[in-house]
Order: sequence, then structure tokens, then C-alpha cells
Amino acid sequence: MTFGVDKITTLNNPDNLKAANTILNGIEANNLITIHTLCTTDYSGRAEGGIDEGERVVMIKPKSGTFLVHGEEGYKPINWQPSDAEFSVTLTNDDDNLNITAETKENLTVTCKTIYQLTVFNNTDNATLELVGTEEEMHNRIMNDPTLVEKGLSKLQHEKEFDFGRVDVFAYDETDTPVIIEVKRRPATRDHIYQLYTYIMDYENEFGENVRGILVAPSCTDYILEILHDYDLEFSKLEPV
Amino acid sequence: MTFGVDKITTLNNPDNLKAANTILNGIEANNLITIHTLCTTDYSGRAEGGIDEGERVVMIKPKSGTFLVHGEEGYKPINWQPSDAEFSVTLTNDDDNLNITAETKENLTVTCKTIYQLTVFNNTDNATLELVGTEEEMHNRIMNDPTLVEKGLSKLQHEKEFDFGRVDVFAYDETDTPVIIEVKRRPATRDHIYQLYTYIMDYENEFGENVRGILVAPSCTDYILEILHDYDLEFSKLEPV
DNA sequence: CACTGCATATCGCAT
DNA sequence: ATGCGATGTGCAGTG
Repeated sequence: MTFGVDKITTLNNPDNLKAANTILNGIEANNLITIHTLCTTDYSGRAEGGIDEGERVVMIKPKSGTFLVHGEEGYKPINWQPSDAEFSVTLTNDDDNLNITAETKENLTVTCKTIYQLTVFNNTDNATLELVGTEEEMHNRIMNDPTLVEKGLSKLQHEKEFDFGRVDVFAYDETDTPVIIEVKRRPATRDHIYQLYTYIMDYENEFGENVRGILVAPSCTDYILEILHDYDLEFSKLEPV
Repeated sequence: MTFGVDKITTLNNPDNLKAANTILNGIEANNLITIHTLCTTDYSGRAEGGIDEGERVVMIKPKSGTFLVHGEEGYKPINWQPSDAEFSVTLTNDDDNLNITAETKENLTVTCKTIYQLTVFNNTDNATLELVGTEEEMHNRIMNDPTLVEKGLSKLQHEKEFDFGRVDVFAYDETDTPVIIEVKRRPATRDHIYQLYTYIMDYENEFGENVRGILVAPSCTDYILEILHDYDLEFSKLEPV
């Protein structure tokens, strides 16, 4: 005998009125809703685009106002609303279709032609993911042991704020020349060079003195290294874990 | 009477052996699998990190080798494998737990302590999303009508290739000064300035002549505009749709 | 296989 | 709210 609410509620091939009520109740209760459905979608916001009829899995996450329409392939949903959406559920065409709309500044409507299965999951999840190997950890390791980048670095400052932005690590080398260190957790790319080089330019413009720039990353191809040298920048290897 | 396979197969609170076989068959058949489960996860790859026990929705997309572990909130899964994973399903601890492993260069294992529901969806989806309002479309509009950026532009080249990279639109203004146009579909940011400015630098280094830089975007804050001016760059407003 | 750059990027943090 | 930069970014296109 249970007095609580069911952990999971499943409707197979529900009629649309029953489905609509169940979805609305699930949203009200902040439950995770999964719908296996034949549907079309209509998206309008930063871009615009809907998709024709197909069988997909729709997820509603009321806690964060998230709306996902997952197709057969790939990490990304076909259509989505990332967060903070207001949901509404309506019936149309003599109850033939069930529309779910997620509205923010943008608008996503899923029109369900057939609902094969509707699942309401009264789930609890108090765990949080702890990820090892972030850029932040690389910062900390450098702050604790600057020789990971170069011998003789001193007066290290973490996330040092300048007018032009915040630098991962700012320090002085053994000749007392200032050094801007930009840290990346993945192999060096051209983008990283853009970023570091504009920091260097901005610093030299503001303070009228030379500053070294070191890109710290787990790896760097010969090609990228060449570009770094063209910009008088340096590379130092450091793994994220 | 149907000779075909069911559109959808659902097991509620299945025993692990039955669940394992159903999952393996679903993967074999390229069906979309959804599992409502109490589970832990263990990830090791570019970074490392698992998560303690909690109730989540796991999706397997065998067609693309995608593996998603969705929590209560947010667009992004807690853990995932984006594509090309090889799946394996094993039972452990006297059949107490069911492990699903998705392996690429990286490794993600979900350990299911309790499976509330297992759904195998034999879905078909032949539609593809056509999105309106991409950066590519902005390029085309500019190529067709350069006055959208500036009057008097001539000799336009789309995706013009240089040693230092590929420029969205390259042209000459009415004084025959070369112009590099960088197009963005979203509000201008500092990153965009990084990118455009290094193009300018690279061009002037390579050809020894001045080149104008215009950032085209739907909007630009006063602050970003100021930085643009600091770098002698210009802004031109253009909406993505 | 690596390199490049877009994305309805998302997300978290600081101002 | 806006700016800013990291992300296990994902992803498509190209060479």
C-alpha cells in the first residue's frame, strides 16, 4: 500500500484529452515527461524552421523549462528550447492533434499526430557531476607550481583583471618581463591564438611595455606552432589531467 | 494480425536478464531505446567524471552510436557519448546491476540499479530540418545586394581563400580600398573582433596594404562598438532573417 | 586524419 | 540583463 505518488506513470496510445491532462499534471508536478510520438514541429526564434512528420521522442523538463525533440540520430535534438520555457498544451482539429508549445522569447510547438507512449517520471536526483580535468584545475596546478609552464616565474596572479579583459594567469619571468599565460584544456587552435594575441596587443597599448604571451595546452601541431611564432607567442605543454 | 515488428515495446520493472536482451536486440535493430532508471555513471575520456545514484532517463541511438543520460534539468545530458559508440550490455553482482557501456576513444558506463521502464521505439523519420536564418543566407543576401553593408562595394568574392584563412566576403569599396567583411548571425561579441582583427593584421602583413574590416551582425552594444573603433574596425547591422 | 569556423550553440559566472 | 569565455562543446565542410 502506497500513499505517495507513483514513481512512473505510463499511458500507451492514450486519447488526446487524457494525454493533455496527464502532461499538464506532470508539468505542474515538475516531473520529467517523455513522449514517443508521430509529430511535426514548428520553431521560430533566433532562426526559424520546423520539420515534417516523423516519429520522435519528446522530453519535457519542467524544472528548468527545457523542451527537447530527439530524432533517430545524434547528440543534438532536432528542435529544442534550452530553458525557462512556459509550456502550454492544446487540442486542435476536433481533438485530432495535441499541440505542446514551449514559449520564451522564442517559440517551439510540437504537434503530435499520434502518441504511442506518454511517460511521466516522478524522479529524484540529488547527485551532481564532478568533472576532473577542467581548465580551472590547470590554472590551479600552474598557480601551485609555475615551473609547469616555465622556471623562474614569479608574482603570479590568477584571473588578473585588466581593462581589456581577464587573463588566466599573469606573471613575471626571471628577467622581470611580464607574461600573459592563456590556458586551454584541449589542443591549441587558431582561435586560441586570436585570443592571446589581442590580449598582448591590448596590454602593450595600455602599458607601453612588451609582454610575453604563452599558450598552455595539452598539444600543438607544427602548423599552429608556426603561427604562434609568427605572432611572437610561445607554447608550453600541459595535460588537463 | 501483423507480421511486422511492433512500433513500440515497453517493459515495466523488467528483470535484468530480460532487460539486457531487449536492449541488445533493440541496438541490433537500430531502434531508439529509452530507459527510465535509477543509475550511476562513470565517464573517462577527454575529462573524467561520474555521478552518484539518481533517477534519470537514458537514451540509446544505435543508428549514430549516441548515448545520452538526461537528468531533471537542462538542455545538456549529464553524461553522454555524441556518436560512433560501440555498445555493450553486461550484468554484474549476481544480476543485481545492469551495465551499459558506450565505447569510443572515450568510455561511458551507466550502471542501472533499478530499471523502472525500458522502451524500444522502432521509429521511422525521413524528414530533415530546414532552418531559415543562417549565416550562409546572410552571405548570399550580401552577395546579391552589397548595399546591405555599404554603398559602392564592388568585385565581391564569397568565402575568399587567403593563406591566413577564409574570409566571409572580400570586396573593394568605392575608393578601391580592400574590405574584409565578417558576418555573424548573432549579436556582436569580443570573439568576433578577435577573429576579424587578426584577419586584418594577417592581410596587411601579407600584402603590405591597408584593408578595412567590417563586422556585420544583427546588433552591437555601445561597449563592443567602442572596442571595434579602438581597432579601427567598423560595424554594419544586418538581421539574419 | 587534422584544420576551420558556425551554432537556434549551452552554460555558468561576474558586473 | 549583458558581457565574457569555457565546454568532455557538437557538427559539417574541406583538404
